[in-house]
Amino acid sequence: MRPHACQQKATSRQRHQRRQKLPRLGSCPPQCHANQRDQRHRAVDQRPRLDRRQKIRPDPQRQRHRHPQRQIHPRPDQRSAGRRQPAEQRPRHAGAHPDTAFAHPRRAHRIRDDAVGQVCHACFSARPCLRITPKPSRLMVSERLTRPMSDTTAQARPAEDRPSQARPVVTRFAPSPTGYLHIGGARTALFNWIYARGRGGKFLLRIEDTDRDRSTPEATAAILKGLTWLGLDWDGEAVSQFAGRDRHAEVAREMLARGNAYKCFATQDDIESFREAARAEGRSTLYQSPWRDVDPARHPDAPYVIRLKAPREGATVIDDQVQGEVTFRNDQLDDMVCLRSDGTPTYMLAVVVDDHDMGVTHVIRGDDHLTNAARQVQIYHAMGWDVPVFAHIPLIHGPDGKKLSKRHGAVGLEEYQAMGYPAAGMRNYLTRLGWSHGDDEFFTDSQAREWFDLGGIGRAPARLDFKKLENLCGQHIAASADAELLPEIEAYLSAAGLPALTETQRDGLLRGMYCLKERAKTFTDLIEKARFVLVSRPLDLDEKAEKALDPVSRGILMELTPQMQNASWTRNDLEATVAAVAEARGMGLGKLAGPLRAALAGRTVTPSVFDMMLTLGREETLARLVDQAA
RNA sequence: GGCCCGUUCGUCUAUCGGUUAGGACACCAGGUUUUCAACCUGGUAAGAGGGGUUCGACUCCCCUACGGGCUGCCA
Repeated sequence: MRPHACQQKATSRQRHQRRQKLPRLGSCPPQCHANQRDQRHRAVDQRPRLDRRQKIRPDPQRQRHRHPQRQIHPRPDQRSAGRRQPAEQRPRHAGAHPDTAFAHPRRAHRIRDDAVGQVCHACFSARPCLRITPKPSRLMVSERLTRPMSDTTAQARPAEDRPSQARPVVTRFAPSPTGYLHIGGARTALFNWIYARGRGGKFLLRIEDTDRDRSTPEATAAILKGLTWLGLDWDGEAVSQFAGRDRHAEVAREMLARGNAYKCFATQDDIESFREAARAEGRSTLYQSPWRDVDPARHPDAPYVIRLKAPREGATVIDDQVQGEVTFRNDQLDDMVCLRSDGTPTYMLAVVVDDHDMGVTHVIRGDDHLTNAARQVQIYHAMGWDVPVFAHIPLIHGPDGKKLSKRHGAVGLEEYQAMGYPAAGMRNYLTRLGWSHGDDEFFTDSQAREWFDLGGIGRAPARLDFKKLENLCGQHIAASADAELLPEIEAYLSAAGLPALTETQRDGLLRGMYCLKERAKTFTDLIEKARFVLVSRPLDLDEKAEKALDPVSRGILMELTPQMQNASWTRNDLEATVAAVAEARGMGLGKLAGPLRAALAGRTVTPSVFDMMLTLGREETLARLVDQAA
């Protein structure tokens, strides 16, 4: 029996080998960490995984070196604990007494059972801290926190948390058509799409075009085109938010009628001077309208906006699937404008009304909306509507870690198509960016649908890494069926403004696809490598090819040509024929491959010479050889 | 300024109170070879800083630093 990990002092090399080869033993001392970990790993089942190498070249020899842990790694959904648990499974505050009216904003402190009645060691602080003790009657709450849980302390309890209300999932993507489709926006759309599709739900598209000055039909078209390219299909028609403006106004009036909103006659100047004064005095600049409690009988006949009468006491809590429980004190949230003085709705009102009317159950969007979510929840409450499940995902940053902007080059989605990235690779990369499922890196759409969950989304912004994108795209191209690749390549050519394929070129490309796809990371790459089959005689030779075809080489080609004529056009036979000529000349295959490459492609960097011969066919190959033979 | 969010190899991330902190991309070295790739083998490389709680902290708490968001009759 081989010694287990814990019985050796390991070098990093040994560590690696052990991971690869050593069987896991149950005979180690109980305190052996490696053993404990293995027990955990062994407890979970093994799932089939898509392995590129395995798929393309089934070679049992290679399988021997697979990492044992990779195959039995616990899936996130099988983990027993962790911050990644969805809120509905997460114990809100383990051990908390039901009578407890106070909760720590984010997490409960863990305190030993024998610490009952003592000051919290963890935080003695000004923060609300819920003591976790086995004796709830002796719960201690810091004096400063003795703030009654008022009725206005609203909590955004996701509808999904209530088991009785399990509804089919409805997600939406709501871009504003003021420019191209941003790569970050594309990822948001993708998350919504996968989530809905993975749960048999609906994915809706709503164009947020209430800003009439900045919205353009061109931008809308670009967004639809981009989503279509990425393969994100939406249910029903894309709806225009602007079209629903009457309904939005109606809701604003209803809030007015319910006493949850009020008319504010303050002018821009009033607001500005309020803010200036607040700044000067060091007070909060959140606007506090003097019209909040004015009797309607005393309202002037002047333009007004409708503001939400937001609660001023208590707090609003967002139970976010990504960010956790986030608490905003209501005195930090102002009475936002819902209906502008020209009668048009603001974004804040329109999203809520639309999401409600469209039956959206899960709002997955950028975390720049996290604070907005608190304001929006207040509208949901004002109207007595169910609050959707929120998931605020971090934004994507450029390779330098800064916010994405034009200077990062490709920012619009359409640029990625023109650069030759396949949509499947793009989906894979974007899904994996900021979301994880154990160690899985390469996966198919159906795996993504099966695995994707909100709890697997990270909270830190991720950077774009083009190398990894390329790598993943290369794997997807290699794994695709030849026939599926062709239309994608043609779409790429058109997007990149390159000439379309002729019938002959299309046939040739398809014949050579088997070898081209394995070496290309992008379609740009693939087309470049396919050059030999796309061009027709007479070939133009580049400088290096010209050099490779010196008189001696041309002589060899002359000798080779008749031999080739007799070869049966199979790889084995071709190899044998060329090897025989090389041997007769006392040279290696390498020496002969150079001139052959130059003659067949006019370049010195190409696929394998035999692959080229097979792709070109006997007639074309011989013609090209004759062209260059001395 | 106020409020909110974040910080593990260069990058994406795993682990989520006990691991020798794992994987992938990138990088370096070696191998294979018919050029370029691909492929194979090996390697370098990480818990922002400081306190606290704990037998034990990357993991829980606090502070600081840095980054980001919101603070509009923009979305």
